[in-house]
Amino acid sequence: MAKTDTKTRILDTAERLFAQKGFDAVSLRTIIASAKVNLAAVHYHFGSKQALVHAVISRRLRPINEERLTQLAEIRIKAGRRPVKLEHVLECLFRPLFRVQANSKAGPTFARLVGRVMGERNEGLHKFMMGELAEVIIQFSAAIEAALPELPKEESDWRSHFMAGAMAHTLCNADLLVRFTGTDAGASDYESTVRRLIDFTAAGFRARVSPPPKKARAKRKPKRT
Amino acid sequence: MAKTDTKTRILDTAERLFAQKGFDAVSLRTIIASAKVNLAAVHYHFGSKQALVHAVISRRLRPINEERLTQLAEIRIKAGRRPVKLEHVLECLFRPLFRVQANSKAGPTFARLVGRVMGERNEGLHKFMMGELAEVIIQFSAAIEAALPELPKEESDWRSHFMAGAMAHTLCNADLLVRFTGTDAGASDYESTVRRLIDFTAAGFRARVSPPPKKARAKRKPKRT
DNA sequence: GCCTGTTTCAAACAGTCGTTTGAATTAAAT
DNA sequence: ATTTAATTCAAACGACTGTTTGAAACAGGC
Repeated sequence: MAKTDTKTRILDTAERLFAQKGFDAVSLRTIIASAKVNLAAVHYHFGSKQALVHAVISRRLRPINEERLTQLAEIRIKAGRRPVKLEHVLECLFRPLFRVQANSKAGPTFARLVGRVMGERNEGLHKFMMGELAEVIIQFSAAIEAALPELPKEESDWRSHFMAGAMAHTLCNADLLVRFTGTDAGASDYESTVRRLIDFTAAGFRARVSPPPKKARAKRKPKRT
Repeated sequence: MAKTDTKTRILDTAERLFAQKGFDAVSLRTIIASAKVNLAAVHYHFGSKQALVHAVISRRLRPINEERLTQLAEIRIKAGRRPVKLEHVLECLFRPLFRVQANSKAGPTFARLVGRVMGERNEGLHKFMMGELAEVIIQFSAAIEAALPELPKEESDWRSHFMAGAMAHTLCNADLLVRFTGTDAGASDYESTVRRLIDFTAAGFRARVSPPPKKARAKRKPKRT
């Protein structure tokens, strides 16, 4: 077969366009024009646009999540009785996702797409994404808490939230910073990005919890001459 | 005047709906139905939907940015010759923005909206936002670098990027975590959020820069029996 | 050959979108 | 009261959306 499968050509094209412009901003007609297939083919193979979106996401996200969980299980075994190291947990979480940025021949496409999902208000899409990520969230939340036994659970949740934001924003706007700082986006520089993200978030997780502010914090303490 | 100005009623309603569903997801007809004004009133007062979006944003963002710059200038003066403290810089950046979440009578609306903008791929909107934030970005980047003279500029840029992501995501999904962790979103609990965000990002900024990974990290060093 | 099931195709459907129009209404000024 | 400008209104415009339809093209088994 000279030309690739219609179904996969739709998936590939949709993935690329969704990553560039967003899910709602890309119409089915834009996709089918770029993929050179018929409009009805989308509904024949996927049923609806929503289903196509889900298919685009889960095609890549599922293997990524499996790898995440596998690697997490590995470092847990390797750690034995000792507590797992936070940086290793974060690496299991970030690396499999950021690596697709380097692997995808079409350039940074899918990873950005995942970053975009977290900002979507689509409700249905959000539910779907949470379903896909459920196990990952459970396992990694537990691992993070195990790595930071001193940190109150409430703080841990908030900081996971911050981490998710930093990660999503980095995925989504990967190009901006790379162009801005002049770092060459060459091939597998995702390594540096992952390292930087781990440095930042690991330190954030380990931050000392500052006490709640006094109702009126002492703006200027009595001058001590 | 019993009923408020048409122009402001459009602005208020659009702000609320945009924050809930996103800019593209909310049609002008949804807005005018909720605001009880005529459809053409939008174009009469603003010219286009794009212009309305800009008006909604800058109405609140402009005072916020002014306050940010004023407060930053203040702590710089107060610091005198000594370097400004990173936490104080971040506080100037976060607090004015997060406070509108508590002030707005319609609940957390605008702040979430700002968070949403950063995830938009709208191009035009992104340009507009960068214009509004230009001075803030310049001043605060400089302040952060001044507070962390040891940190290479490249790392500083990346970590500002992470910070922006954490902030945007927190603004955008403020409700999620509050509901999840059971923290009461009561009135001015934005204080706690700001404190947590400062703790996290300040530590992230101060993180030690770990060395770039060896090309092939020793997966399994020669077994030493 | 014919037949069966899968896949492609052009065309249309019903609906929504942002925007425009021109007349009707209100407010202000003379 | 009359004239002028500012504002509101219902109605329509053209373009685009996701989805459906029914016939055409194709496949492989017999």
